[in-house]
Amino acid sequence: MTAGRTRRPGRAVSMADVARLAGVSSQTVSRVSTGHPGVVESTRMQVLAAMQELGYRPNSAARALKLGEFRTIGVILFTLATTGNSRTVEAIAGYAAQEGYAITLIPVAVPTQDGVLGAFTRLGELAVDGIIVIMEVHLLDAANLTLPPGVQVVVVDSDAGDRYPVVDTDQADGARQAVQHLLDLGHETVWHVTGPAESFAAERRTQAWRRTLLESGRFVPPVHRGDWSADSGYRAGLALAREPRCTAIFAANDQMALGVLRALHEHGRGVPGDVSIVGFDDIPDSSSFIPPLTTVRQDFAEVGRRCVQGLLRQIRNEPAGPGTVLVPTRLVRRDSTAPPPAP
Amino acid sequence: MTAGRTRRPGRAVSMADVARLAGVSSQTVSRVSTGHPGVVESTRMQVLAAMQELGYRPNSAARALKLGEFRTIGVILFTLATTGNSRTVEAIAGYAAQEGYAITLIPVAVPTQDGVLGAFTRLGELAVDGIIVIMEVHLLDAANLTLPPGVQVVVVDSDAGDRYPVVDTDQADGARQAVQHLLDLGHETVWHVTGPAESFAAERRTQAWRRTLLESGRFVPPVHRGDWSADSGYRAGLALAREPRCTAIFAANDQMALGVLRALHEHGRGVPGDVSIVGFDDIPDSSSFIPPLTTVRQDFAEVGRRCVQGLLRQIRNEPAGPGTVLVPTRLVRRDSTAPPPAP
DNA sequence: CAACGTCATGTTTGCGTTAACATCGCAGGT
DNA sequence: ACCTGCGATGTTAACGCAAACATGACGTTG
Repeated sequence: MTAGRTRRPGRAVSMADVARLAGVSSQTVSRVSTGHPGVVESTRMQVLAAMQELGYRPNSAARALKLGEFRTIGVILFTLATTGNSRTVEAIAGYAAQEGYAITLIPVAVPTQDGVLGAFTRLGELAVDGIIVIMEVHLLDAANLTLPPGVQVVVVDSDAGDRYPVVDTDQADGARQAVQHLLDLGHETVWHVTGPAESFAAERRTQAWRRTLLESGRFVPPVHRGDWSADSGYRAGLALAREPRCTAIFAANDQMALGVLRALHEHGRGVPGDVSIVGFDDIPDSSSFIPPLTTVRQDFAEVGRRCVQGLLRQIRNEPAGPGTVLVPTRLVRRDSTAPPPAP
Repeated sequence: MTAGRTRRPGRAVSMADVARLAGVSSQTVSRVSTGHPGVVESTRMQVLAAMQELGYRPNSAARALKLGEFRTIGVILFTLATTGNSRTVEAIAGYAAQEGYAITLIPVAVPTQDGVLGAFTRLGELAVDGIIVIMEVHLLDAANLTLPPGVQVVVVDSDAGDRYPVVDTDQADGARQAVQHLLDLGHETVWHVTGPAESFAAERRTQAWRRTLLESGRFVPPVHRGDWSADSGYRAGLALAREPRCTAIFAANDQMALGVLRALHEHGRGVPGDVSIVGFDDIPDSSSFIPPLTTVRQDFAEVGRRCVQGLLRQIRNEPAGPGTVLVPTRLVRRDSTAPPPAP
């Protein structure tokens, strides 16, 4: 074993070590460390110098134990691979950091009930003051899971608004805007490529799509189901390309819209000349699709901010019962939509 | 204020509470909790029942304090918005979980030296046994940062292999494969859209591109610089589309390739008829580009796995000095490359 | 000039856990 | 019957920190 900078056989530098070197009590070191007042400048400098020399860094486990709070938020999700999730997590981490909270990531490998339960058990033992769940909360219920007492929860992508606070994009209004935009352009009706069945976001977008059509008295075409991936959108697009009545498509996310675009292109159906298409998310790439995609912009940063805000309110025991916060969306018009071709 | 399930005024359930209810000592509760042997089955059941009834969950701060380890890995990065980062982080989280480690995410808002320093200071105070840095480590050096002793580090996207262990995709070989593929198809030379200057990955891809051309005695065209985004690729593509000699392009990532694709399409330059293009990353969407993109596949999962492996080795004080692990890449041939047009 | 207040600093204590050691009871050998 | 040994369980102490309280050295004021 090398002697150099391997971990000391004993423990790391503690306040007592610093105190000894600086010639003060460890309480004074604590005061300097936490920035508490009542330490005269000269003493403070000595302590700081001693900290520097020894390479002291506070032991947050001890601090957490003493204070009874971890200043950490757990985030439980299935995957970071979707744009929405990774951007929401990034926003959560940013706002949490602003508030002095760290983020612990708990990805659930498989979206089964067991998987969720396992992660939650781990989270229960983990050093977190609260949890943000980015998925359909009914997967939790199905495992008849009792949340550990003392741990607060905020949920994204779920309709559990009566039981936990929920923060989410206003899926329904976004979908309505997309469909209405296509109807306003003069299309007879709008076809739809939805997301996976277990996604509540996909479910709500589809519901709003159907309702908007029905309210205008339009024909409701059969739904094509994808799994959020561009490949699944391509497969749906293949079917849609063969549908002569189809002049307008609402894809439940931009990636599936990309696949649809390719399928239409390969079948010689021009966009937006023959077929118009609207996506959902406004991922950065969508403005470089061929053609640039008209889509519904989600404000992931705002979703993240509201999550953290809501959770911290709970952690601090401020009044905020269950309820749902909806973050508005906005239709971004680009070049993938136009009036239908003359018959 | 609701009375229901708000946090108790006192503290959470502790081992002492469980011990009292079960009629045993708290040490026995500890033994049950940690699965240590030497507890007779009947006692174990009683303790388990008491835990259940009180909703006991171990306090990991106390455990960490006692044990001197947090079983947590910190991940410091600029953003989750790039495919590479989010997929690497996801892989890291997965493998870490397998080893019983949690992941704490530390995003650095702005890639300045101050930003990095701030995050690292926070990390120093954070409950982590080791850190994975996903960015160019020289940004750390510039802030003349001394790593806190006792905290182990592994780095991604950096050439600091002489000072810290580095795990990375074999950028150079990937770029070489891309360029060689285009040369093999008969192209005179290969034009290049690079990434941002501060990215070491971009730098290495560009170096390998240049070296491969020079080794074949080809003309080295001027470099077009992007920032990884599709929009920046589009701008580069606009310039490239006006370049009549340009028949082959190597874009440093798939998103910029997407932008180039659109620029070429808008200028009536066919892909791969007139111009061939190769990307880098193999993001899931790239198989749905128009046309599906030939690209260099990175194995992000493997990068994540090696990071965790290397870091845990260090944490456990197993022999593993500084050094670089290169994860191989593979060229994925799709429809965006072909021989150059006849002159 | 004595009593008191104020401010800097020190001492004590306990947060929840687990390692190390102590104890207790019982089975088996003499 | 008595000791031995072992397996199950209990007791003690310490991890590092910060709140609460204690001390002590001043300066101020009636």
